[in-house]
Amino acid sequence: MKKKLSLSAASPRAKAEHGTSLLTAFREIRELIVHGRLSPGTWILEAELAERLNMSRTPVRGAIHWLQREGYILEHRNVKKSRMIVAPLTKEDANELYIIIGRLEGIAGRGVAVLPVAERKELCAQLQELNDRLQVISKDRDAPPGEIFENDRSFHRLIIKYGAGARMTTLHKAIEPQTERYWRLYASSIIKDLYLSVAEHDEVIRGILAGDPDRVETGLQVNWLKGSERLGHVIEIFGERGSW
Amino acid sequence: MKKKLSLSAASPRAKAEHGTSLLTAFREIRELIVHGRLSPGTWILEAELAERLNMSRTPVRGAIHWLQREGYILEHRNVKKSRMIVAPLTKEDANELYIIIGRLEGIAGRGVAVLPVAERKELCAQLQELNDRLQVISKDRDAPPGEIFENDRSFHRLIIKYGAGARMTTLHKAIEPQTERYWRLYASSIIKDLYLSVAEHDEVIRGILAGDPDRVETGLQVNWLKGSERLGHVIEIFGERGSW
DNA sequence: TCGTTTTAGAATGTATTCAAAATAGTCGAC
DNA sequence: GTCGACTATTTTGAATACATTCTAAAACGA
Repeated sequence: MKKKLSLSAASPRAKAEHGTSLLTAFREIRELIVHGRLSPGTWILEAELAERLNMSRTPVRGAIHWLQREGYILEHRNVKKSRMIVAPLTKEDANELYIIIGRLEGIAGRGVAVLPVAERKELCAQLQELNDRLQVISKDRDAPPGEIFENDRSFHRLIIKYGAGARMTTLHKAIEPQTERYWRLYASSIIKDLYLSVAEHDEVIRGILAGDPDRVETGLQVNWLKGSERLGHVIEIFGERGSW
Repeated sequence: MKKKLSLSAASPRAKAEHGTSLLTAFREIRELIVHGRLSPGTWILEAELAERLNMSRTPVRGAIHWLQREGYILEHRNVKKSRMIVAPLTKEDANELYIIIGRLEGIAGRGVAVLPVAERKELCAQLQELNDRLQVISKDRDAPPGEIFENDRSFHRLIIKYGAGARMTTLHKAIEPQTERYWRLYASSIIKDLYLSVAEHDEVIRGILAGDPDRVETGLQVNWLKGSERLGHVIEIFGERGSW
């Protein structure tokens, strides 16, 4: 069915630079998953991906384990062998994911709330600018979904950058990107609720300016919780993807 | 310096069972790190570990990446190559770690607080039993530290088991074990404050029985926060390990 | 025709080999 | 004597080769 010989004959193996294959594989495969090119629930074949990415199984294998640890891939393990599948997208998982991120960012939120006033003002200026942009976009029916997502993401990443320590930053970088899968699948429907998120962001900014850790933490938790609820409605309507 | 030939000559390579090397490597190396056999800050050499564990570099390599993702190993990366070092133990890191776990367990705490009464009672009976045992141990000067740690751990893991979803459970399993490094290093000094933790656990149990999510979440957060503070004092006194 | 057993193929796990890059050490020039 | 460049060794990254196990299909028997 699949011509085995094509590999040695057709692909000269471009050899990117050396030392970049693992990272490349990780990014590429994650991209495939996020964009739905690898459907939720799909079985993952190392050899197939290796051929697709034009590299050997070794870095692909590493990337798969990495993606597994970050939640993009699940392990269906028998006694010794393990089959990997693309993690399904479910309402429960989305809810859990959003709650977790809300709590984590809440911690960073406490961090920024106790920064010196000067830094807080500087940060809030940037946050405000991002949120203003979101406000504008929210009134534009034809706004590109990608820009909205990146904008919202920047808002939250700024808070991490200013308020989180090394460990939190690492953890956040591992978990937060997973929201993109849900976002992309249900993007069009989420947009119309965008103004709600803008208001929640405003509350966070005010909390930071007031230097109130509890208010900031709560504000961020609420933002993600409400987001989870909005997303949940959409998933219920459209049905879950990845239970196939 | 290091005899290269010894590998093929001396080690018959026991070959555990096949398909178990990666997991074995992960566990063994983590054990080495947790028990301080690999000191914080030490450079990690794949070949050395492979020889030590009597396997090839391949599973060792996988295990190292895994441990890196879980925070036991850090990457000291130049442009392209990456040197791995055992993660140092610092006051700041401990604080961050404990706060994070507190927030995560808090979520699970909300979960158990809304379980049906029957399950809550069943759970609380088990929790109470564990905490009673801790209470007894806390009055025993010569109590084995290992038992205390395992007992405390069981308490928290029970809450996760009953109140957390799949994603939370995975995340908790990845993060919580890292507390053991701090615990082991400063165990003797922490024990004398154990009665405080027992009281905090009691508050959690009462919150669960009352079916009050906020109370349970706060209780767990406080337990970890106070633990972080207690640990911080000890670290300050003894000095940080791993800045060598 | 259905069930069981055996065998062939496919996919994962591990070892080994090969390549590239960084670091350390040495030699030479100023 | 010191600084810099070049070389050699060490170590990581990737590819390929090999072993094992799981799956599934086919054949044989009831």
